[in-house]
Amino acid sequence: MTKRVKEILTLLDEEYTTEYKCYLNYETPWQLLIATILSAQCTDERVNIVTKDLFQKYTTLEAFAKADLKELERDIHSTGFYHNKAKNIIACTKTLLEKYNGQVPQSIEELTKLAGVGRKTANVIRGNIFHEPSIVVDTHVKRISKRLGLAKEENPDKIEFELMKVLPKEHWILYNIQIIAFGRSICFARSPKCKECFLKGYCIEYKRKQGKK
DNA sequence: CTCCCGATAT
DNA sequence: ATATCAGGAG
Repeated sequence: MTKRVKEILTLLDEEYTTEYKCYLNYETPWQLLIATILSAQCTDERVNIVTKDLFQKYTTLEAFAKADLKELERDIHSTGFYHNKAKNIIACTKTLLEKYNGQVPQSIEELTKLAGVGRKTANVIRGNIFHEPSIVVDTHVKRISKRLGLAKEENPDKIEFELMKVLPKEHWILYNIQIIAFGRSICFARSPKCKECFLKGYCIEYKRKQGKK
């Protein structure tokens, strides 16, 4: 690990001292899987509002697998993209029951074969359920990793591999949590609060903007 | 590269 | 009324 990366990680650790915790509420592995499918293009807060009722109504994997499509669409409506998500949840839970004995698989390959599960969702499962070092590249991680010069690619899958090369494994899971906190409070997509940013000294974007003045 | 979509802030 | 939020599939 380079000195630069080490300093960035140290500053993140100092700023975000809280225990590692997933922002999505869940009790079982399959609940996290469904919550994460719902979280596509939707805030975690919104997903938690929906899953609070959803997991009380559908208490088992079987209940989701044989859910009525239209009814499930209504139940998850406020998370957006509800046609796709409802269809995916039913297909996904059916696969879980038919092929995996009701268990959530562990490998990226198997996870990403599930309906509605891409690399981001698969890595959320691997990190939280199986405690496998994995880097979740969501919109915050993508934007901020680029600004910090830790990644250059556009494709999230490629960024994941760039980050795997540059970040030590012990930080992989935590990195996503810290970056999300950072992205939601300081490093916004449009108008980041650079003046009060504790990482501006490491920011490519900030230097570029300074150079223009 | 396009389509899928609602909620909240401004 | 419009901008912003924030992944996966075909």
